[in-house]
Amino acid sequence: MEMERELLLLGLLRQADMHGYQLMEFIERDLSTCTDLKKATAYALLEKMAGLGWIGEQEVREGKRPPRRVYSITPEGEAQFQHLLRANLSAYEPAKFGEDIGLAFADVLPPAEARALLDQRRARLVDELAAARAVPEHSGTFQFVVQHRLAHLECELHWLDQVRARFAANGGRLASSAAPHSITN
Amino acid sequence: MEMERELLLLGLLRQADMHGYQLMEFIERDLSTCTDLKKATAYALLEKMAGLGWIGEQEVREGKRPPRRVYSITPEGEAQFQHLLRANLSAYEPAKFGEDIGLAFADVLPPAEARALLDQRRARLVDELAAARAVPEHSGTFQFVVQHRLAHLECELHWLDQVRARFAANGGRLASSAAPHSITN
DNA sequence: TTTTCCATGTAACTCGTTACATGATTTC
DNA sequence: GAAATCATGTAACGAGTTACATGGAAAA
Repeated sequence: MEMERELLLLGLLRQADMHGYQLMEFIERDLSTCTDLKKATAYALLEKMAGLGWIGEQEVREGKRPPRRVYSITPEGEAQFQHLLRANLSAYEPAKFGEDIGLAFADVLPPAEARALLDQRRARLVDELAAARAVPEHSGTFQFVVQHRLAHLECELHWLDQVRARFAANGGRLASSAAPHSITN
Repeated sequence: MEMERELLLLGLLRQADMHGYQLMEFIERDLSTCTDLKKATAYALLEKMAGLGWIGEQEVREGKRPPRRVYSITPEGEAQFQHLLRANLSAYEPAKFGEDIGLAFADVLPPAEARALLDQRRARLVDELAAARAVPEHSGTFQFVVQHRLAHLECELHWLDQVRARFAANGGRLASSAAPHSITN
């Protein structure tokens, strides 16, 4: 994930010189859905990239405040950005769904209970969806981030509803599909 | 992610006593798509869970081989499994897409090049999809893992094609949708 | 005046991976 | 007899997080 983070910071610094706090403000406000970069990590990364010569740092002090370190991208940083961007766009890293592990064992629970638990999962998903829909429009290609999230969450909801239907609340046994063998609980 | 891994190991040990190597064989063969547990991690986790009393270990030696540590779930382990299972089923952790960061900056490239890079991404996605379709059927609720992967990958492909269409190879400029403002490159 | 915000950083820690070590056993 | 496989582990490392420290400025 380190490459993505570097790409992100370089990309933002390409648009405007900024100090760490500014960068993190933007990231936490507008990009919290696609990255979970934390302050400590960002500061460390900026320091490292400055050491590598990808970005230059300039101390700016106003009055007696602690000085702010304003970073600006260098030609080497720009080259690196271009490289990281191409690598990122052409790559595809299949996502892992840790929640599926529970699903694999869901048949040890009474179907009604499994169903109730999945209802809770669904409620959370719906919250996420509502939050995603509430995000204001972004400029240019930034909107892809929001749109992807939306498309994905809608897909997830659809799939989850299919799964929930398999644990039908009536009767209390798994619906068709699975061959009728040894599931009695 | 640690909870998922514990859940996974406990769930498998619930079905049958096994030693570490056996567990990892199954996980790598059948569950590589939804978890990336590695051997060293698994051995450490098993040791830890044995220490907590969730699983019991029994040394089994055949001839002069290095002895195998066969684990079996204990009543405390079973309780823990039930707890982890419920927590897992009711939770929803929204996925993060690191690849979207590149997309957010894709407008710095000539559209034709962006398109070409996304074509590579698409090829990889298609490979994943083919692999997912080739997986043989699983028993019971284990098939959910495969089905989720399939649903997700199909959704991804559809979305990626939408994005690719925005970087139309003809002309060489972004297509409609975004308000016509200041995008000249 | 106390709290919150701005702004940067450090130290300890967790989690997980990589790469290696070991040694017997089966396969080519 | 060399190579792959079975089976377990260790040590070093990497990336990232948490929690904290600092200190002035603005807001309540």
